Amino acid sequence: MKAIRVALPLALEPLSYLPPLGEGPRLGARVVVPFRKEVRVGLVVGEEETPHGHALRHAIGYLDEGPFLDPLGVERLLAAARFLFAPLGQVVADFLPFIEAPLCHRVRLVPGARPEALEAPLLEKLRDWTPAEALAPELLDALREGGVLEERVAEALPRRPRLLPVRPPDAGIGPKAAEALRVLWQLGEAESQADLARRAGTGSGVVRTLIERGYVRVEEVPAVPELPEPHPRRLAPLPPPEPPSRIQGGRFRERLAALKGLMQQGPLLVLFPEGSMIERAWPYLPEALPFYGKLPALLRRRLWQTRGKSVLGSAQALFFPGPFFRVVVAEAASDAHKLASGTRAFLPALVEALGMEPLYLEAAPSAHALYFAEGRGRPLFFAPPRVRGQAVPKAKSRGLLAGRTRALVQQALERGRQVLVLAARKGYASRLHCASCGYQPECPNCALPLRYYKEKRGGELVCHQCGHRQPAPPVCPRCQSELIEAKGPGLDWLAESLRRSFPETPVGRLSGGLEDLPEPLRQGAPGILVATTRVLRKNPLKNLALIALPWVEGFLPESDFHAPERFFAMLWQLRDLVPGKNPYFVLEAYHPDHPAIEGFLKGDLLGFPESELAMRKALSYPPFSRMVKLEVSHREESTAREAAGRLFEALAARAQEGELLGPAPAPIPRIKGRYLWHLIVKSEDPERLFELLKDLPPPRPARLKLDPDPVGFTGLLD
DNA sequence: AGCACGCCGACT
DNA sequence: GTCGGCGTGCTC
Repeated sequence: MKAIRVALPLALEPLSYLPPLGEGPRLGARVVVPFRKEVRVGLVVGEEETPHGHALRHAIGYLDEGPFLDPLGVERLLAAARFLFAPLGQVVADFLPFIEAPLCHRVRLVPGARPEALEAPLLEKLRDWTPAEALAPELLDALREGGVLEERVAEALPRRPRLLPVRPPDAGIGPKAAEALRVLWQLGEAESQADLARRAGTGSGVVRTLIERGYVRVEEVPAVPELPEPHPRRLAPLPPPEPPSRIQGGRFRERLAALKGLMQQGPLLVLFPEGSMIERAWPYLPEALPFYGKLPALLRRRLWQTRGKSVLGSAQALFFPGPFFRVVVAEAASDAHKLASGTRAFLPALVEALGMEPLYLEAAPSAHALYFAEGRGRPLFFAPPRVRGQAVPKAKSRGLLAGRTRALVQQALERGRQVLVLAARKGYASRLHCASCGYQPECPNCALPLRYYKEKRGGELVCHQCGHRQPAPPVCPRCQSELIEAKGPGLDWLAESLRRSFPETPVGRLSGGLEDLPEPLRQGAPGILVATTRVLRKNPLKNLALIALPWVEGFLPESDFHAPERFFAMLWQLRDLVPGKNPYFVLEAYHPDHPAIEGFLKGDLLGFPESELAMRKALSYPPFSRMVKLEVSHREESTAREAAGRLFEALAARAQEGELLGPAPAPIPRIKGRYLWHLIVKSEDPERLFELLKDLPPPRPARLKLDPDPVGFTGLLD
């Protein structure tokens, strides 16, 4: 007898079940299984021979006739779990959360069964098919284990009521009801009582009367969500002479035109870092399907059945059943490709590891694309758009904005144009600092300076890591000095300063979670918008003339070796923010000769990414090697340190020179009350990494977390 | 992951 | 004496 291996969307390896009664294995199908006294939806990822170490339970039923995930998809799922050092279920939870559906689950007793645990009324009821919700889960499970239960499952479709007219108006009803009924006859149907009442301009009581007296019938119909209509925009396809290895440079529309040309040769799977980019691209490519987390899960399951169309998707589309002509990774330098949930991977690296040989589509080349696309065909390279701007050296002692910057802002406003000031931080300031004794308020749970929000209730300190809040002290709590001051200008501080400098001008603010946009700014009137990088997703400025970055280093934290190329890519995306506008840039930096700044201002797209790649080669950083970060954490500092030490010993016994780095306290040594220590395992050969990390002893009592594509770790390397 | 179990310290 | 925090083990 065959058993099936079922991956549930939980951080677990697949579990074994017997196939549903009377069925065989169906690889790739969704299956409903009993799991801890309840039922869950999983994915069949393999089969095996029984007997097994312990008694297996039967799966309850399949949700799909054919495979939900094709055999290639299943194979890639397994490969992904291996690449990510994650349990297979974790990968299912992260990439395929929409396999879980509301269920229509009915049960009845096997004819003739008379289990003693059941009281007479229930026994009687269960002779016929009964909704499973009518029984307590424990009881259901006991009956299931007793072998006296038959079960049927199917995906439940949400239903909505539909109102249909039955009889024409007659003398039996009043004038208002007659009018409402006439409206319904005219419409043919209505969505609900309230809907009909609204359309007929009556109260809903009138409608209820119509139903009660049998003039109107209510029935339930399946409510199927539909894709909203795109508002198509004209875009002439640009057929590339041959499928290129990367499409870079130029304007957003030029890159999309090349994509459209490719789409005419065959369906593409395009993986974007964020939903907002999908929403921006779709109108130009309405022949493709969008597929991302914002769409209802039911709609995603329906779209999943589509074949032969191009897909504009997020990471959730990674396993979309093909075949596709090409797979495309958009904006590989974006940190939004870093998956936030359990698996924590960098999507472009995963796509490469799965052997999908993607085509890269980027405003500015990323080191990653330069490395991986090498030798796969000629790049399609658009001329970079012309860049205007200057770098301004930032003096430590000076104010928030250089005089130069203020003068340029003034000029732009005088010409009736709009200004974007890009803030590196949200809130008022990155920290408070006592000029007298050097004290800085830190989060009590995390080893991090608290962010300062000035506007909130007379000043508030907030931890961006754990959410801790406390009032801001008016004087230094350590030395009582009044010299406690803000450092590291954030969005609110910049806005405050600009409002003082330009009192007549509307100043708006935009960040994740804050949208304060004066109406004139929306209308295109002269004004200033202070924004975080959020503006790349949603830009309200139509009349943009100047982009100022008053603190470039705020975008370049040293612990993150991806930061410079991300910053470089961001500059090019800012350059392309408003179609048809060529804004002037002022870049204020302590190091205005930073190669990313110089390359950008010279209009050189390739030089900086190439130098980044050379630097990574010299340091043997990714993509020239693979690194896995091991994070050991515990509430007690010494316990965490000792556990990290033991883990190091265990690894050192296997590792060779240069393969193991650490242990070192994490760049943020304490988060949410837990002390964190990092180790890095590094190798040019992914198989070697797998060997090193196989069957690691758990560092009890500390917790271990693996990050398959670490970003911040420099502290370990010096 | 989520849940039960068992251990130890803190209090009505 | 019991409540509840946390560490540990298990899920077919």
